[in-house]
Amino acid sequence: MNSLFKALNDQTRRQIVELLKEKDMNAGEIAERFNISKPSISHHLDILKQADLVTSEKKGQFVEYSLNTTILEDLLNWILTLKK
Amino acid sequence: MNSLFKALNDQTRRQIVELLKEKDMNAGEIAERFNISKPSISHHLDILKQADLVTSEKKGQFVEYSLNTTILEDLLNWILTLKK
DNA sequence: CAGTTATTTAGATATTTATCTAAATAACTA
DNA sequence: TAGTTATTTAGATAAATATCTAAATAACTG
Repeated sequence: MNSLFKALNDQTRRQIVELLKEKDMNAGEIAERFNISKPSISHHLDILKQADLVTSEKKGQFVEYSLNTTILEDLLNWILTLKK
Repeated sequence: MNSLFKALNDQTRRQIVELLKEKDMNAGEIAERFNISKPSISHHLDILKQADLVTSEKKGQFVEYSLNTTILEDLLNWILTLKK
C-alpha cells in the first residue's frame, strides 16, 4: 500500500492516471500534456509502475503505458473498512 | 484531494486513522501506541486535521481526536471512476 | 498560587522528492 | 551506416517532510 499511496500523492501522477483511464498512451504523448520535461514525466511513470498502477510495453521506438486498475482493489477495501 | 492524499501517504498517519476507527482517543493515548515523540504525533494529527480526516475537541486537559469518514467519499468516488 | 500533566509550537536536521539539463540507449529510416 | 526520433539514466538542486529536543501554553490539583 505504501507505494500506491506514494504514487497517488502527486497531482501530475494522478492526472496521468486519469489520462490513461481514457486510453493507452506512449511516453511522448503523455509528456505533451504537461509543462514538465520528458525526464520528469519518465520519472513519474516509473513511480506509477513501481506501484503497479501502470504497466508499460515497448512498441518499436515507443513505450506504451496502460492503467492497471486491479491494484486499486486493495485501496478500495481499505477505505471501505474505515467507513465500516 | 491533495491534502487527503498527502495525509494518507504516511504509514504512521494511516495507523492513527485505523486506531481512531475503533474509538476516539486523546493525543496522549495515540502517542503511546507509537515509538515516536509526542510532538511528532501532534504534527501528524495536524496533517490529518488539515485533510479533514480527523476532528479534535478539547476536553479539559485532553484533546480528543475522532475520525471523519465523510471526507473519504470523494476519494472513493475518484477511485471508482478510474475503475469505470 | 505552585506544581504537575497534556498538548502544541519553535527551531534544527537529515532524508525524500520533484524538477531540470545533459548524456546515454534504443529503434527507426534514408 | 549515419542521422533522427523516443525514452530513460545520471547527476545536480531546491523544496518538502518526518523526526527530534527544548520551550511554551493550557488546564487540573493540592
